[in-house]
Amino acid sequence: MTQDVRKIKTERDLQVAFIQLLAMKGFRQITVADICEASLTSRSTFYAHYLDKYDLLDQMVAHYSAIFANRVDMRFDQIIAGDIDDLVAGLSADMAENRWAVQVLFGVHEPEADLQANFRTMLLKKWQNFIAEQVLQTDAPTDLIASMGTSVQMTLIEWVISHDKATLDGVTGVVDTIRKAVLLHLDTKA
Amino acid sequence: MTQDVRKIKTERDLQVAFIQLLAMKGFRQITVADICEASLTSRSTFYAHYLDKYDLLDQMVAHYSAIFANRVDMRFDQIIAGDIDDLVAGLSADMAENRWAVQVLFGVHEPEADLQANFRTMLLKKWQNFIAEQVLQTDAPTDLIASMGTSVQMTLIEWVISHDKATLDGVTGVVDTIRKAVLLHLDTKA
DNA sequence: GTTATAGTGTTCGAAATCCAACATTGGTTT
DNA sequence: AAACCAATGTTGGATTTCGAACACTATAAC
Repeated sequence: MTQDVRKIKTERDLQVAFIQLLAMKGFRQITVADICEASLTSRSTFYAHYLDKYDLLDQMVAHYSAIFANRVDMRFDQIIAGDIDDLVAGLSADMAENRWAVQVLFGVHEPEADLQANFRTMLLKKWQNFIAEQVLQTDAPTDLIASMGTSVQMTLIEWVISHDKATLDGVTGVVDTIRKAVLLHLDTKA
Repeated sequence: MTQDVRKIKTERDLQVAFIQLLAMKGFRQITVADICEASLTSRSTFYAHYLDKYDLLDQMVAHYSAIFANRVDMRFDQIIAGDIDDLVAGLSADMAENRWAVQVLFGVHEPEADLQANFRTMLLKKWQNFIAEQVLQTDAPTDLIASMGTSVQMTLIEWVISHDKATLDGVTGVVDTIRKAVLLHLDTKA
């Protein structure tokens, strides 16, 4: 069941090289040969693991999307409840390992593989469900509020992955203020 | 002639893992299994490349000693001539790739493998040859002067490999002053 | 239009690596 | 002393990777 370490190593090497190249040039400009050369892997081995460079991108985007999906519920509850300190600390910890890759992949926008869009879609669904569960007094457009909440969370995520853990002070206050403003028109009857 | 990339990769992986472990604990405490685990390599493969961990250490020390040997003549001439700026810049460039490994290996002192001692021995021989070629007026103990020159150079090297390139300003003046003092008693007739 | 050129994707025998076993050594515990 | 454990070094068959072809496509160059 557990696979051969050689497979783990080659996939790791190919993915690391791929991210390195993506940090230097656009996805379209990168060739399979580039990836193999940078990772000291033969092309025949590349094709034993992936259909093509699109498949490699797909799998990586799917991988990080899945990791994010596992955390979305927790993070969402935190921002609703106002645990901004915990939220920022948790996000930072989650991203610690994957920071570099996620940051680079956020710059890639292919029709069938867009990590940033995936994150945004997941958050938007959460907001829509959350609002649908409330019993509202307001006549404000709820889709607008959902979009606003999503944007705030995405901006926070992008901030965290592109800034050092040391420079996160002061973030909490800003986020909390905006969070309250977003939730302001969601007064419930209950 | 050119060897299979797989060999290059495994030796690189084993050596990187070895340096990582050496940065954490002593050479004696490190087992072959440790190195293999850290590098995702099987033990049988380790033994296909090295006789044992001592052999691995020997080969690495020999490797960096050889690199250093190729540069000793140039660096020696520079310090005699007083090209301290070029010397520091050149040393820094030489070490750029190997800084981490050399720095860690400088802390390992095994009877048959001691990189720091190798560097020192090479420099000392250079000084002794240099002094022997001079026609001296002085009655100062020349071996002492050779040892002093060697120590100054070793200290400079250790400074360069353990400090960032950005923090090298101010080094030149200090080294040049001491260099003149060391050479002071080597007045020649010619 | 044809001629290069660069990238894609495939194939197959050779080479390297893996894995799981094994015997052996040296030190510790009981 | 005996039993144990951790590490060493070795072996052989299974698996993976490599390297060097090959055919194919698309695009640019002449």
